[in-house]
Amino acid sequence: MRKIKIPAGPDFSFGECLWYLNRNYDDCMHTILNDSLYKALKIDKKPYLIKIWQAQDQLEAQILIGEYHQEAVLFIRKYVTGWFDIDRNMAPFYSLLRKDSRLSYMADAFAGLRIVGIPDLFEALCWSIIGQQINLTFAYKLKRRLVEKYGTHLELNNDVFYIFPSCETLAEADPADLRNMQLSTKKAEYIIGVARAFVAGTLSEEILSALPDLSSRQKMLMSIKGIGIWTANYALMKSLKEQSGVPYGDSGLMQALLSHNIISDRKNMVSIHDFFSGLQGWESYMVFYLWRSLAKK
DNA sequence: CTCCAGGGCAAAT
DNA sequence: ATTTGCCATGGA
Repeated sequence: MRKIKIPAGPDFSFGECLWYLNRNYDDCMHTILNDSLYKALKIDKKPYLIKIWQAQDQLEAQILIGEYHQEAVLFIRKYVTGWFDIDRNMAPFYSLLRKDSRLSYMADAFAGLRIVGIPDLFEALCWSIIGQQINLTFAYKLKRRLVEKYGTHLELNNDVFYIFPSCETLAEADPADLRNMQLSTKKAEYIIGVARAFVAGTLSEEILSALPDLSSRQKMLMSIKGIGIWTANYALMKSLKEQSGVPYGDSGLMQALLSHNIISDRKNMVSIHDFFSGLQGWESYMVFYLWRSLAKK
């Protein structure tokens, strides 16, 4: 089986990214075994299973299930590069971190960590809705139930690799079934509503990325029930690699800002804005690194 | 037991 | 125009 080479520049650590993916939650959307990452996904509507690992200064990938051809190779290279934001030049960010004594440790402790994305916009939106206002352990449990019932999967050597449900499937889902999975009535409505917007073609990655700026993208997303400013920014950061969206009000972010002595009061928006105004273009990275700092060891 | 988690909506001030 | 109540559940 041929290997697919994925070049990675300086300040990239696959290990840090894997650590993040594997931190302490049960995420059914990927599998990590022996420092290799396994991911099931669709390429041109056909299911693929790929394996990704680090080989010296680059990544390598292999198609374990699915037909090897040039289009698939290009897709995978682009997919992985986007997933781990590999092409980002991190030097300016580390230079910003090092200017702040409260944050400089991150440039070493988390060196090479990139924003680990959720490449598919629909999945990113569903996940951010699921994650609203509940603990992450429970959120991952809900996602697993949703994916096991409505998603598809591949099997290899007794392992199961899930693919997130399509918008078509979730658009037709019975709200009562989602409720039985212990999603709240509202979250069930929101997810089905988002799925229907995708099916209807009123929302898509193409439509969103064609908009001129962040605020117009936020507005378009927030016109959908269940998507507020937090969800919009989170999904834009994870799927479209938006660099300046700060999920204001995020409880984890607030906790990290407090513990780093950057703010002294959760509702003091002025001090939060002041902090991020010195990080223009790197707001999303700052948020991601602050989230990273919350994880234990 | 209470409080609050990587929020948002609708009703009530 | 802001504030409050509510949702669902599990862990602290």
